[in-house]
Formats: sequence, structure tokens, C-alpha cells
Amino acid sequence: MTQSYPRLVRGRPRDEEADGAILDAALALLSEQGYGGLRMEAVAARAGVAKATVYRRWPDKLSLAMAAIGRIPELPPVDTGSLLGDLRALRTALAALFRTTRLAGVLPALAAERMRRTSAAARIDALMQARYRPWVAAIERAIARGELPRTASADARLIADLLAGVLMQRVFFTGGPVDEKTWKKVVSIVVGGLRRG
Amino acid sequence: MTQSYPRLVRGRPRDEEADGAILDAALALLSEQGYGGLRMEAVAARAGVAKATVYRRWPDKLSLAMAAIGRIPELPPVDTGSLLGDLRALRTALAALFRTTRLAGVLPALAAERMRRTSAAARIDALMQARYRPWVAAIERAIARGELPRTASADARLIADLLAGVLMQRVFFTGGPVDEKTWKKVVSIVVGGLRRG
Amino acid sequence: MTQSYPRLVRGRPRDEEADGAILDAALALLSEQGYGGLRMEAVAARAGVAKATVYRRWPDKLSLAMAAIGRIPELPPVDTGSLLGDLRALRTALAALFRTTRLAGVLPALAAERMRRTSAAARIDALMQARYRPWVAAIERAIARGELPRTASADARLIADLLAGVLMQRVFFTGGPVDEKTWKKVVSIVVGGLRRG
Amino acid sequence: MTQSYPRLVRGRPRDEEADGAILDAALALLSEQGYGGLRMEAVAARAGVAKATVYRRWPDKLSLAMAAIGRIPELPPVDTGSLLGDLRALRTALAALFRTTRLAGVLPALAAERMRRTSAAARIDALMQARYRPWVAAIERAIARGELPRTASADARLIADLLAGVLMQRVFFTGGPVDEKTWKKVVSIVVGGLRRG
DNA sequence: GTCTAACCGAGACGGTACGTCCTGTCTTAGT
DNA sequence: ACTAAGACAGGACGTACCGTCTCGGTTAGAC
Repeated sequence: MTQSYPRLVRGRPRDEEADGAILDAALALLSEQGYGGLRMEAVAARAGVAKATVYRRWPDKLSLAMAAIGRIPELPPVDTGSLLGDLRALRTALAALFRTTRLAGVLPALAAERMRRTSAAARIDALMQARYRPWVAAIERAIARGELPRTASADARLIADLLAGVLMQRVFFTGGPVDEKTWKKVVSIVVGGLRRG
Repeated sequence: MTQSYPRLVRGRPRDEEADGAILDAALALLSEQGYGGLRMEAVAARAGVAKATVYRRWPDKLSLAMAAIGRIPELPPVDTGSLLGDLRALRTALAALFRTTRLAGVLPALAAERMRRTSAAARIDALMQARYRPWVAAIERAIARGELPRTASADARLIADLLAGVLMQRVFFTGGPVDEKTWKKVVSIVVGGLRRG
Repeated sequence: MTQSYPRLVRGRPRDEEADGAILDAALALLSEQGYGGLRMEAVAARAGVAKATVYRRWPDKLSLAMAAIGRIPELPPVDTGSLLGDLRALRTALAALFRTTRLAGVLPALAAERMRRTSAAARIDALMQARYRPWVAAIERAIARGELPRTASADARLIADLLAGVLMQRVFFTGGPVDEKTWKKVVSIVVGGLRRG
Repeated sequence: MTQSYPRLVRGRPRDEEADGAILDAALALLSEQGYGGLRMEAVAARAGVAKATVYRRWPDKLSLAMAAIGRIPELPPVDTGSLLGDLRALRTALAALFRTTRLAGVLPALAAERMRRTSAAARIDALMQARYRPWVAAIERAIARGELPRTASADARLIADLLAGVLMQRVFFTGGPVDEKTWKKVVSIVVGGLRRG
């Protein structure tokens, strides 16, 4: 599918490897120091690249940070065949992602930027929604399978926000537990509420 | 109950008005610029105070920011006599708080600091839990009144996180609507699920 | 001659010991750190005194420094009976003073202040002239004794400046030696020139 | 004679004009405020340069001050053909330098630093000796011409210190006059003493 | 086989904020 | 009226980082 067009531009082509090195460096530093501690000079040094090479590719720190976050794998596609199985798998996958990638350290920083800079909000929203898509998909599959009432179909995103939201709330704000047992209660309440409604 | 002890400290006492002026300045800047844009020099200038006077009271930016956030009023005590009334009132009060105070701009920044600095986590947790207390209280009152099953009493905090969490999720991460109509659905799902369980 | 009047002023009398403690502290710090490194807070701390107590006695740093320098002993009265003996003794005494008291570290700092602040010049001049008086006195005695021609009497201060000046020049500016042998040459040139003239 | 080598250093070259602007600013402030009143921020502002640009070139205030003093012209080469002519010219030139450049305000400050910081002494000595070289040269020429006895040749520097020293002594310490008439007496004493010796 | 344009590393640039330090003044309670 | 203690406004310190710019040099397609 990919095809090699003759380059229209002249001059020395960009070093394609640099992109990866820069993003890896940025992500590592973002994970270690948070957004506020992310230093462009440190990114360049760690990537073995000049600072201008970073700025040539991303115009500022936020853009770089967002691109770096894009390197964090999304939740793996989950489809166990049942709503309860999917939700269990999603929580486990999210916990694993938070444990192995420091995504958890980066998301609130991104949210903070989002609240602060209107110009950044749209871009960040797109990134966030992509990451929450597996949750919505699981709800929609459950409706299609008849596990949830058809009336819930308009509210798939709301239900996803309700489920994912309680995890975020605890991880980022109240620090409460997000273990398997707690999760079962949440699922029971929400799914029960939906079926009853 | 309060009693006037002789001052044990010597030397010129701190200017008590300065505390308020500094916190007001910090809060204003926090609201306008966010945590990342909070400048100690700007705080001092706006408060009409020397920079050293700020640092004498709060050792760093995070401490100052947290103290400033302490000036934002908490959710007003809500007790309408019914769970649904309380929850409606809480959402309205929170929306008003976010609309009038830029608390919304500050919370994710605080969460970001919390994820980044272990030493900050405990202090921030305390502040956060105080702010979420009205939610827990409303749930506990509902259980006491018999509106929610007695079996839910162990999970009051989880339920509060579930309800508040979906609001936070939408405000900070997915940008979805948090209006009255949406809220009714959320309350219906969660309360329905609890009663059924 | 001194007489004890009843104190006319009311209130607590000044702690007379504090003067000495402050000046000693100032002199010690002046010697260790130079005028530029003299810190009023350090003086107060070292003297075991509050800062205000220092400022009550001396209005600013320069005044304090000058008063502290006043504690350095002047050249001892020298009168060996001959010009050559006096000059030898004066050089030895000055060298000892520079070796034991760090006066040498303080004089150029004072000279620098003198060049900078017109208001300080007169006070500093008075202090300096007092310190150079033994040189003038030795010249005047030599004239009285007939060791130097009577025509030199108008120039006693110039001659003193010539003799002391070469020592200052070497100590402060060119770093050349100021030993006994060098001094003999200087004395021989100057005294020879005066007798010949 | 000058030759153009390829630049060995990489990166953007330093702005050569900035050097001059910084030194001029430093010298102006040094003249107006003295060494103690020299402010790095004021230097940068006056030079129209960022503070870091100053620190990139000179690591501290003393280095900058010394470099700035290097901009003050040295005594012009003096060679009138006779010792008395040279000495008259040197005094006149030095007086002019002190009158037009505030070198006089800076030298004692430098001497004070020299006494305070061993590490600074060698550098300052070199600067000072360069400035006193014309005096030594005049003495050496006089010896070569036979105006002074050949036996004085070992003491050229001492004689220079004696002559320049009395001027320094009066300008910096005792405040006595350094006019033409006074100078004639000094020259007469010193030259007379040397010829007689 | 040049020419030219965009790239590259390196590092200086103006600007801004940091957190610390010091001066000289002021404000307490206590002697 | 003094004392110790220490807070105050103001302002400089030297460091660090941002995003831009300017070098000499490299690497490609266009001529």
C-alpha cells in the first residue's frame, strides 16, 4: 500500500531515525520528571540530537509531549465475548499500562495544559478520546449482544466515562484502591443500574 | 474556646494581612495562568510584598499553590433531605464552583504534581479528600435514611468516587457534557444499581 | 578630670560592652573578608547582639568599618634619637602591623570608598592622616636635630609621603619586596637627595 | 602577518560586538559607582545584552572589572630625551588619565580585591605592572643615557615605585597635592639622591 | 560535476524566573 | 530608652531553561 513517490523537496532529507529517538527521549523524561520537568535540552541531549532538530519537528513543548504520549501503546483491543469479561480485561490492561508506562504520570499534566490553554484543548481532546475508545466499544458490543438494554445505546460514551471515570478519580485524585474486588462492585452497580433502568 | 496565650515567639510578628494578600494573588494567577504559569515573582508583585516574604511563609510553589487552593470555598454543606435532592444540589454547586473560581484549572495541575512527587502525594490527598467529603456525607445520609441499602455503607467512598468521578472525567479528560440531563442519567444508573444490588 | 554626672536621659542605658564586642567582630570580619565581604548581620551575630543595636551606634557600614579600623593600634611612638634609626623602626613597626592585623587588607578598601563617595572622603582623610603622623613627626624631629636641612621643614609631609608611599605602592599595587635591604636603599636615596638639595 | 585559521570551535560564534559593549558598560558603571557599586545586571542592561551573555564571557565581577580596566588607555609612550622631561611628562599624563577616565576610582578597588583574594593577586599584579612599565622604562633610559649612575640599574623598579608611589599615596591615601611644583621637589630629591649615592 | 536547498550538531542569543542573600528599617515583647 | 529577635521592602546575585538564531558542514535532487 505504501508507495515511494519521488521527493518533491530538495535538500538533505530529514533523518527519520531522529524522530523515534527524540520521542523516546521525551517520553522517558516525561515519565521521570513529569510535564513540568520536561526539558527540551535534555530531550535533545538524550536523543543525541541538536535542539534545533527537535524544534524543526515539533514547534513547542506541548506538541512534543503529545507526540511522545502517542508512543505509549493504547489499550489492547479487548473482546472476550461478554461485557463482564471485557470490563475485567480493560481494567487489568489499564492497570498494566499505568504500571509499566507512566502514562498515569503524564495524563493529569496533559489535562492541566488542556485546562490552561484553549488552543491546546482540541488536540488533547482528540488524543484522549482515542484512548478511551476501547471502553466505548465494549459498551457498544454489549448492547449489540443484548447484554445491555437497547435504550442505553445513546449513552455508550456516558457509561464509558462512568466506568473509566471512577478509575481515574481514584488514581489521580483520591488515591483510593482500584483493585479487582473494588472493580467488581463498580461493574455490578453500573451494569445493574443499566439493566434495571 | 479560643484563648489568648502570650506570644511565645520573639521578634517582629509576621504581617497577617500579607498572608491573605499573597494567597489571593497566588489564587488569581493560578486561575489565570494555571499551575505551570504561576510565577513567584508575580505573586509577590501582585500582593505588594517582597519575594522573601512569600518564601518565608511557603517554602515552594506547590505549598503556596495548595494553600491558595485552600482559599477556594469548599462545596457548601448540602442537605436537602433526599439523596436525589442532595446529588442534584452537589452537581449544581460543583458546576458553580468550577464556573466562578477556576478550581477546575487547578485540580489537574495538582494531580500532576501528586503523580510526580511522592513527597507531595500525602498532602495533596488530604486536601482532595476534604473537598470530596460532601459527596461521601450525602451517600452516608442516604443510607441512614434507608434510601440506599445498608449493605452499601462500606462503599460510601466508592460510590462518591463513582458519582464525582464521572464529572471529573468529563471536565478534565474527555470534555463531554455535564449538564442536568446527563446527571439525571448517571444518578439513575448508580442509584438504581445500588438498590437492585 | 572625668566626672560622673547624673544621667539626664531616661530609659535603659546603652550596654557599653556592646560597643567593644561589635567593633571587635567587625574588625575580625573585615580582616577575614575585606570591606566588600563585611556583613552587618554577621557582625551582629558574632558580637552576640541584635542588628538594630549595631545600627543604633553606627549609621551604616562605612562608619562601622572606620570605627573598627580605629581599633587597630597605630604605629607605636618611635624616637630612637636618629633619623635613620627612626625610619628603620617605622618600617619594622609597619611591617609588624601589616603582618599581625590585616590592616593591609582594609586600607585599600577604605581608599576605594574614599574615591567613590565624596561624603566619606573627609572622614577617611582624617583617619589616614592620623596613621601617617609618626612619619611626619620623625621627619620634623630630624630637621630639628639638624639631620636634615632646615629648608626641608616645609616639606615634612611630602617627605613622609615619599617614604611611606613606596611601601604602600609595593604592598598594595606592584607587590615588590619591602624588606630591610630595599628600605636601606630608599632611605639612602631620599635622605641623600634632601641633604644634597 | 595576521592569518586566517579555520575556526576550530563549532556552534554559533560569539557576537564580537557584545564584548565591546559589555566592557564599555562595565567601565562606565565602574567609573560612576566604583567596584562595589558595579552591578552585573546593570552592565547587561546598559550593554543591551542578556545577563547570561556577560557570564558566558567573564565568570565573575572581578574578571569583568579587570577586562574593563584593560580598556582604559595606558600611559602614552613618553620619550622626551631627558629624564626630567620624561618624569614631567609622565606625571602630566597620569594626572590627565586620572582626570579623564576614573582609573583613580578603580585602582584602589582592585588593590582591595588583590589583598582579599589570593587567587586574584597574580592576575592583578600583571595588570598593574603593565601600567607601571613606562615609569621603569624612563628610569632605564636615563641610566642608558648616563643621567643616572650605572649602579642604579638594579633598582630601576624601586626608583619607579618611589616616584609613582608618592603620587599614589597622595591620590589614594593622604589626599595631598600632586601638582607640578610638588612634583619638581620630588624629582629633585630622588634624582639628587641617586646622583649623590 | 557543480549548484542549491534543506538538513545536521553545536552553541550563543535575549528574555525571564528561579530561590538565596544582604541592607537598612521597622515592630514586637521585654529589661 | 534601651534590648534581642526577626519580619519587612527592595534589589542583586549566579543559574537554568525557553525558543530563536547563526555558524560550518553534510546530503540529496536539479541542472
